[in-house]
Amino acid sequence: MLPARVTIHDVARAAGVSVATVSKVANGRYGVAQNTIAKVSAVIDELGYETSLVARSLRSHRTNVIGILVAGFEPFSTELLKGISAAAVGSGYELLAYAGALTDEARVGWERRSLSRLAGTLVDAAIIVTPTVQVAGAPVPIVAIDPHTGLGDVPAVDTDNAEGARIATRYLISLGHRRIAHVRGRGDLQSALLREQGYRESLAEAGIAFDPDLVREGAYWGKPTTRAAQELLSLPDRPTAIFAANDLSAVRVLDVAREMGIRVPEELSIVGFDNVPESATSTPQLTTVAQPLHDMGAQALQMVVQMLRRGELEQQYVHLPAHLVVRQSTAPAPSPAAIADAQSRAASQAV
Amino acid sequence: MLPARVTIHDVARAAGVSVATVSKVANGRYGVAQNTIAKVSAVIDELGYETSLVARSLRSHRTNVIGILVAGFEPFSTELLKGISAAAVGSGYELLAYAGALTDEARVGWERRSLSRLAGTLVDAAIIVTPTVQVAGAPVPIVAIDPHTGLGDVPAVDTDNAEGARIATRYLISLGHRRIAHVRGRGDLQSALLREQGYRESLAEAGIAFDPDLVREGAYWGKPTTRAAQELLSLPDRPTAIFAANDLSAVRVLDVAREMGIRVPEELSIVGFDNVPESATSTPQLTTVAQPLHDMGAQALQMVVQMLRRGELEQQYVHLPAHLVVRQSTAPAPSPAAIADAQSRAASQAV
DNA sequence: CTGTTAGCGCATTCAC
DNA sequence: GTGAATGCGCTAACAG
Repeated sequence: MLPARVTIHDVARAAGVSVATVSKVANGRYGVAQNTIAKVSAVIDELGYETSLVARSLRSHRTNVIGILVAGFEPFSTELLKGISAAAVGSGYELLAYAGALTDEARVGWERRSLSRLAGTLVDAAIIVTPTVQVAGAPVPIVAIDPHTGLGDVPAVDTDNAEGARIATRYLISLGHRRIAHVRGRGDLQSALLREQGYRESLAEAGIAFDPDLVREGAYWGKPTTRAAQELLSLPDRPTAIFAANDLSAVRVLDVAREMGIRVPEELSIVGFDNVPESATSTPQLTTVAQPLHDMGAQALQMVVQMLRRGELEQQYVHLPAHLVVRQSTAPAPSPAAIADAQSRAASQAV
Repeated sequence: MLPARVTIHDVARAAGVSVATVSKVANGRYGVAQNTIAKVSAVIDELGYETSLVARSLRSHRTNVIGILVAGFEPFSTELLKGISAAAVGSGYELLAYAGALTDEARVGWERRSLSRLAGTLVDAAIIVTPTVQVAGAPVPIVAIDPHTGLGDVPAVDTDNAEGARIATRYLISLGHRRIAHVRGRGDLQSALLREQGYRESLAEAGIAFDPDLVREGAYWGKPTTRAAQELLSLPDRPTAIFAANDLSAVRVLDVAREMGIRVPEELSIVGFDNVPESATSTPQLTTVAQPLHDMGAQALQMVVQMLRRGELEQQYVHLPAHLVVRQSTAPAPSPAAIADAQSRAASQAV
């Protein structure tokens, strides 16, 4: 049988005082005799009493905990968590991360839902990770990380997505690639648009004509990306490089290439985006555009704490730079002869 | 100014009904007229009302959320989180991860403290990550992952630490190493003891005398590990391989070796433990003993859900196997001649 | 069918 | 210094 939780009443009864007195000593308030304090403290220790976060927050509307609202715990959000956690040490605040999009009904609108459920009661402030809808009018200070709706009226921190994409594409061009495909992210998300835009700009910059056939939607995750990669790699005039909108899809492209017998990076170069630690665990290791995820998390935490302490924020919007991390999934473009050779080999195999 | 949270009262007033009715509609209870449902639902949508997790849990003692109690968000706990999160999709439960050891006073005893604060009200059950104290007598079902106190009376899932250490050490021996050092984990933790034990057993197995001078405490983290590595690598008869108790310390050893100008893996082989994704991002990539962290998380979630549903658990204790992941930080032991040469080079440099 | 009543565990007045 | 009363937002039991 599960033992019941020890409440303030249990402590009061055991110590022979009223619940109000227990509350005072538990919270270090004035107006209690030394003797009483000692007695009650002893009982608290003995019974292992801790105030319930729930009851306390309902009453006092202050908990000293900062909420982090995520859809689920995956490589991207957990990297942010690491940065937030490191920055929170010694801040006096505790952290509560809530995954609110795990059930089917909650897949859309989880941001608002989670916020309503937690804010104003459980958490003093919130950091929302990758919200896909506008979340204005919260009852507590909030900061968004990588808001997918673009800048709204909530303070936010994000990475320069367009510049990151430009860097990736320029790098591929510098390697001699000309047929560079793009597996883009979810079309309804700002970051996906910006990354595609950066890709196009770099192409234009280098005087390479944009070929709509080389852009497919991968929606940032496995299933659609697999399809996109298969289509791209089955093209008669197959691309020699693919810039994927994030690491997750880049790794998928890698898998598809392997299944199709296409060697990376010899026959195909691949660049991802995000630089989650997993991007280094693939074979070959992924070349990718790094978002400073830990820094982004730390920044968000500092902003939220500043709002909590000062009520105001110096800078509403923090835009961090991206940079390229070159690993092993990229190489100089194969020569036209090599391409023709590979194609004919593939064709003969297919027969 | 922050807008106030919209409560059930606001909805009731706006819809012209009692709060009880709103509660019924919001929770889909029977006994409300169609008309009323429609009207109240409309107001709920319009106002964007969501029941407060806090208030609801205080009243009904059931929230449909499972708590995950961690000290902080770092590579180890977040890997577990990923596994738990993936397993929770479609389970009908939401996840709340609480980092309770971020402030200084809470560094010790955070498990019990967090549990008291959340359990019995906020969460229906809890998964505790790496508790360092016994946590019996909780008011809700709990499962421990990697309990550092050894098996108590709480259900748990962990990895075969001793066997993992044996595998790592045997591998180094098979590479020809004879002077194999060990940077052990926190001496008060079960896992550290078991890993050292496995290390010693493999040594004995191969007929290699145990040298107490080759074992130093790294306590699983950076600072002490740096010292331990410096001492080990300054030994007159320096080890040719180091088995570190976890990846974090293994990477530290790598850093120290680099600073001291010792080449890895040519002059020194290093093996870690855990296989957190970060272990693949080091240069060279770390050879390590993999704990199936995602599986462990998923298992723990399933156990907790089973307890919630059935009240009972089939298997109180799940012990998962470890396996070796060979990457680039290990190589055959250098020949005695090579060692002598390197030592003399170093000596002449020091002068 | 709907509203009223009574707590859930706690912190905060305000009397005593 | 201390205790009894009150209410935080909500749901369950009951009364109307």
